[in-house]
This record gives sequence, C-alpha cells and structure tokens, in this order.
Amino acid sequence: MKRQDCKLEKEHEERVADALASMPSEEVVVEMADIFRMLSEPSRLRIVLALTKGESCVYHLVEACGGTQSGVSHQLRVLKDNKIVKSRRAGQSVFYSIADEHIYKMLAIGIEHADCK
Amino acid sequence: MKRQDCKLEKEHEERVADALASMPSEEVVVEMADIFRMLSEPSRLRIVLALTKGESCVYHLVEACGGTQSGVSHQLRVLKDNKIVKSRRAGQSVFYSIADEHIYKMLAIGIEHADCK
DNA sequence: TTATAATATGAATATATATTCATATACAAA
DNA sequence: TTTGTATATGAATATATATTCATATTATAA
Repeated sequence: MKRQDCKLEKEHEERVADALASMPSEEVVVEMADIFRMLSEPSRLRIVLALTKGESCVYHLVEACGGTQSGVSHQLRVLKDNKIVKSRRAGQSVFYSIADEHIYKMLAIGIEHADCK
Repeated sequence: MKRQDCKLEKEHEERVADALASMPSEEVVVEMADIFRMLSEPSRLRIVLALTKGESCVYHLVEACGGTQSGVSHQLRVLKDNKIVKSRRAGQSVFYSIADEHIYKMLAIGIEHADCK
C-alpha cells in the first residue's frame, strides 16, 4: 500500500507521529483494555454496580443481580483475579467489595453516556 | 437456597433493596456494558487512543496502530456502529474521529488505573 | 477506458469466555 | 459426626467476536 492522496499529507504525518509517540506501551494498553473488559458484560457489570452500595455476600449479590449462584460466583472469581473486587470470609459467608477506586468514576461516566441515549 | 446465617441480616437486606432499587434498567446496563466493550479489545483501544489526537484516515490509523488494513477497517466499522466514532469521506480517503465525548474521560481514567499498576 | 489507490466487506477460522450442571469444599449447628 | 448452608469449581457447551484472506467498492489519475 503506497500513499499518494491526502492534500494535508504533512499535517497528518505529524499526527501519526504524535499518535505513535503518545501511544501507551503494549502493557498499558492491555491493562486498560482489561479494566474496560471487566465492565463490558452486563452480568458482571450488575455485580459491580451492586457492590458500589457497599460490601455484599454472594447470596445477596444473587438476589440483587439475578442469575444463578454458580454464575455469580464465577464472575466474582474473574473480578477478583483482575483486582476489581476483594473478598473476606465471615463464617459461612464471603463478603465482596470494590477494590479499585477507579471503578466508581468509570461507572459514573458509563451512566452519563447511557443517559445521553 | 434458604438463608439463616448473617448476623447483619437486616442491614444487608436493606442494602440488597437499595441495590435493586438503584440498579439501572436492563437497557441502561446493556448500554453501559457496550461502551466499555468498545474499549475492551487492545486493537480497538489503540485506534480510539490514536483518534484522541484528532481525526485520521484509515491509512494513517494503520500506521499508528499496527495491524492490517482490513482489520482496522473492521474495527472502525464496529466503533462506528456503536457511535463511538464517526466518519467523513474526502476523496479516496475516509476520515474518522471520536463521536462520543465520554470516551475522553473514560480513557483518562483507564490510563490512571493502568499507571497504578 | 484502464490502472491504481483507499477503503470496505463477506466468509472462514480461531479464540475467548459466559453460562449451566453437577459436584466439591468450607463452615456452623444440632 | 451428621446435616444443612454458603460458596467455589471443573467440565461441557454455546456464543460472541477478533483476525485473516480474498475480493468488492469507490474515487482519482493517466
């Protein structure tokens, strides 16, 4: 693929250079994609939204979010592996809570975005 | 599944009620998940990051983001279908740009999050 | 017109992962 | 120590979608 068109060739070349220079490292890009991915499934997003109200045990999360106990547990595992939530055991119950403060801002913007629709 | 444990049963019941009451509608949850999903793939995220520098034609996006022309074009289609980017044709070139202002804040928080690692 | 450039797209494939089912583990109470 | 409760997990399945390849479309220039 060669390039001949583009009257603003020079300006655009500079923009490409700028984009290349300020493009986060592969590691950072993947890290960013990961946190977005955690919020990109409705079932998982509901769990996170419920947890913004405070820590909650699995049983209550199932009540608040729907789905099966197994399904919620699997998603909690994914969220925990990705450091989005943390857990503590108390007797038979395990309480989950938000572990990454950035989540709150993310959700706020997500809601803003959805409200604009 | 019955429930007998949980000393703080009452408080937690209220939290469940709160979570249920403030849980966004199915439609909003899906809409939120969608925008996060758009940023959840490294290849697509790179394209969006590049576009924060200004509008760009496909050719330059391929240069700035890597990958194949076909791949970038497919991702641009997904981003456009989801109203994350818009496009305008100018001669043989098609210029893409960010269409949703919330994207900028999202990316900023994503970078913050990644930097904390 | 023909040729070339820029972009888009359909089909096929591969991969990731959400969900379900059955069952295992951890804990508490009787 | 048996029973019931709360949670976790492995395996299987289904689904979504990223990527690639070949080719089509659109626009310009020769």
